[in-house]
Order: sequence, then C-alpha cells, then structure tokens
Amino acid sequence: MKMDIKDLVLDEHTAAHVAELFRAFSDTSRVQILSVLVQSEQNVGGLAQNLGISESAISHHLRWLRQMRLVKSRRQGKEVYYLVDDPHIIALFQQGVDHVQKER
Amino acid sequence: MKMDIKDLVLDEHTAAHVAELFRAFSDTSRVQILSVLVQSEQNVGGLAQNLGISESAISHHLRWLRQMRLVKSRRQGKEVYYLVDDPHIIALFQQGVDHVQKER
DNA sequence: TTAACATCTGCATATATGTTCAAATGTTGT
DNA sequence: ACAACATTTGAACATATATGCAGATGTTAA
Repeated sequence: MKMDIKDLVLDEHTAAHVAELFRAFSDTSRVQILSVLVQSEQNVGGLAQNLGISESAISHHLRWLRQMRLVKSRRQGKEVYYLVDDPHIIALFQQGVDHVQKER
Repeated sequence: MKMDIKDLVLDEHTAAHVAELFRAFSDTSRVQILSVLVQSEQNVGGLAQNLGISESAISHHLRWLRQMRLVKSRRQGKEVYYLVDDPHIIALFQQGVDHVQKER
C-alpha cells in the first residue's frame, strides 16, 4: 500500500485552531505578559506598570487570552488577578522561550 | 530579600524573538504546510496540490520559514524539496497540535 | 538555443491586528 | 449617594500580513 501525502495534512479546521493557539504567543506584548503569568499571578495595573504598556492595551490582550481560555482571572476587591494555570500551555510557552534562548 | 516582578518579565528583545518564532505557527496555511514538512519532505508543487493553496502563496510562506531557519531546502532537478529537521521545532509544533486535538 | 516546467520575486491589495483615546462599568470606603 | 480607583469596552487609526498576479529566474531535455 502507498502513503498518501493528504493523510499527513491537518484538516483546515484543526489547522485553524492550532494557528489560533500559537497566535496567542505571536505578539511581543503578549509574550511579555505571559512570561509573568506563567510564573505568578498578577493584576492589570501591575502588568502595565512593569511592562510599560498601557492598562488598556494589557486589558485588550487579557480579554483575548481569557476568551482563548489560556488565562484564568480572579477578582479581589478592585483588582483582577490573572494567571496561566494549564501545565500544557506553560510547557508549550516555556519550550518556545527555551528554544530562542538556546540560540545564542 | 524581596521578589521583584520585573525579574520575571522577558526583556523586550527576547520577547520579540519568541513572538517571531510562534508567529511561524500562527497562520492556517503555514500550519498545514508544516504538518506535512514535520513528517516528510515535500516540494512546492506537491504542497500546493495537496493543500489547495497556490504555488505562489506556498513559496511566500516557505521563504519566510526558510529565513527563520525553520525549514531546510534541497533542490533536486527542477523541484525544491523542503522539510523541518529540527527536533525541537518538531516537538514544539506537535505539542500545539496535540493540545488542540485533546480539546474535544 | 529553444521549449517546458518549477520555483521565486516584487508589487498591489484586502484583511487582520495592536494600540490609543474616551467613556462606561465595577468595586470599595466614606 | 458620592468620590476614588481599577478594569473594561468600543471606535478609530496605523501597521502588519496573506494572497493573487505577472513577470523573472533556474533547471532539464531536446
């Protein structure tokens, strides 16, 4: 029997989801945000202050990450704390960071 | 001594590189292309035919991936064969695919 | 050198995306 | 209820990105 290339290709629907997942890590600001949230819980203002990005921009990114279910949020008083708690996501992200840092 | 959040944040330069790496996997067409090239060598025409994407579009993507050093190319006659041969990249990609496929 | 085929390239363009701004919403303490 | 603070939201805008098209380049066989 013969091996068909089409059997190797991800169907478009799955591929779109994979692309969407990786898109979460494809922006400099989001990478910086996630580099914190994979290690410790943090609120919007704290992130904005430490990353030098506006609170609004941070919030937009977090909304996106929340809709993708990549971060969890918890309100404590006026503040909302975010974190990444999925070990697979953390591992995936860290692997990308490691690969970049190994290249020098 | 106290733990500063700034110590957790990836510097902008590194973050930009990480984002760039993940951007390679952040487009549906590229994901489909890579889903083949992580498993077997393939040429431009073959990819175009099996993915239903124009040869020009495929070539544009491959140029990008080549510049990122994520794929290797080898010319055999008129055809140019591409593949992904870095085990870390393959693992990273596969991990993303696995995560999506586990979610159903 | 031609012809035929495969791939690549630059440009144009439509769409997607990140950020800012201003205003809205939510929360706490007075 | 009000003021003060934190976060969210939607609209507008500027930039980035994917793709098609037309032509250029590379390769082989005659």
